[in-house]
Amino acid sequence: MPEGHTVHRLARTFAELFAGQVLTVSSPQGRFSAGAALLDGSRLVAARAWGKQMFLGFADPSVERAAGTEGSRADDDLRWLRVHLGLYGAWTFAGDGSSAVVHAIGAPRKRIGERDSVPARPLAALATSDDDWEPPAPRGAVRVRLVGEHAVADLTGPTACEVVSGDEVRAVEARLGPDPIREDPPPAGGPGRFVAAVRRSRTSVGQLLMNQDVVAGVGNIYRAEALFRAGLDPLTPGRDVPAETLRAVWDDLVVLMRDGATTGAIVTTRPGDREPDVGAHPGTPARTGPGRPGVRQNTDGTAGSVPADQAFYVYHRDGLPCRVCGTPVLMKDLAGRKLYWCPTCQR
DNA sequence: TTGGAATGGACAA
DNA sequence: TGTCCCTTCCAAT
Repeated sequence: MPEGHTVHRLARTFAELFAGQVLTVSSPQGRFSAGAALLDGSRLVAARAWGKQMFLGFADPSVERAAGTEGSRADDDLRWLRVHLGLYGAWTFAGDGSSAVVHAIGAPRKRIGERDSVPARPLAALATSDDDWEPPAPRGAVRVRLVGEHAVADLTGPTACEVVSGDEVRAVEARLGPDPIREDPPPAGGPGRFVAAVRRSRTSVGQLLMNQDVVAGVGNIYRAEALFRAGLDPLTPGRDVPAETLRAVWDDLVVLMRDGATTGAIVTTRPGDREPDVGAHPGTPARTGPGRPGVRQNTDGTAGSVPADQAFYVYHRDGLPCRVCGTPVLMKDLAGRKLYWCPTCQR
């Protein structure tokens, strides 16, 4: 999936495209018809993320009339759409060209009509003016479609998609560990909670980093890359990792993940550790040859200039030489997910 | 045409 | 720990 940086980026995109607008909500696929009916015709007033969970807050029209004012809405006055993309969920956006909408955010695959270079104003050519813009027909199994004044958002393949109350939103958030991207760490303290949670467990630190109750938003790429950058053996029991090392991992995650949320792509390699001219000369094979397809990144096509095959130290690089020491990168299954690490740099 | 694989997690045992 | 679910894409038939 879409790790936490993607979900935060999504929440920002929803705020930019739809905040304050009355939305038409439907379920072209039909599996979310009841939930869509609850939200249809209400106003989007909040969009936020915690880890990999996204919450869109809708003002109930009747409550809105009773309250009378635009401001001072408590979470409990809203109906919330909770979405978790899971492994292959994705949002696809299209607009009338009045804003440079992000084309697709979610699972790392090509989306409807996506090209290698995404036009700055997707689908603008389809509209002759803002007034007669019509959303394109949904493609594929679209669970939810949100239509606003100038844009449409389609959701496919989510693990979770449901309408919940403010109470339920708080319950989900309370269960999650601290999120390195959030500027408002929970009262218990972000880094402190993370360090304590790891150090009271015998489970391997590699497994703990993927536990959303320990730290929210980290997925398989950030797990592998953060451990490499810390020089930490993923199989070390949590309780054996020095607190200062964990604090450094946290600080690194803050930088990496906030950068990812801004650019839309995960890049963890330092410039000096990349190969400057791979593929630049005819006959020079790219690192991602036949049988090793390139890792597609979540991106709107404009983020960063680092090629996908230069973005990581160890993720998806098993068998290739470590960028730092040349030792072949290892891979093994750990609790059902693939773990990548360099046995020389990480010990 | 088919069948793994994919940046995830809920649930049962 | 294992099984199942959600959907799409691309390499291998």
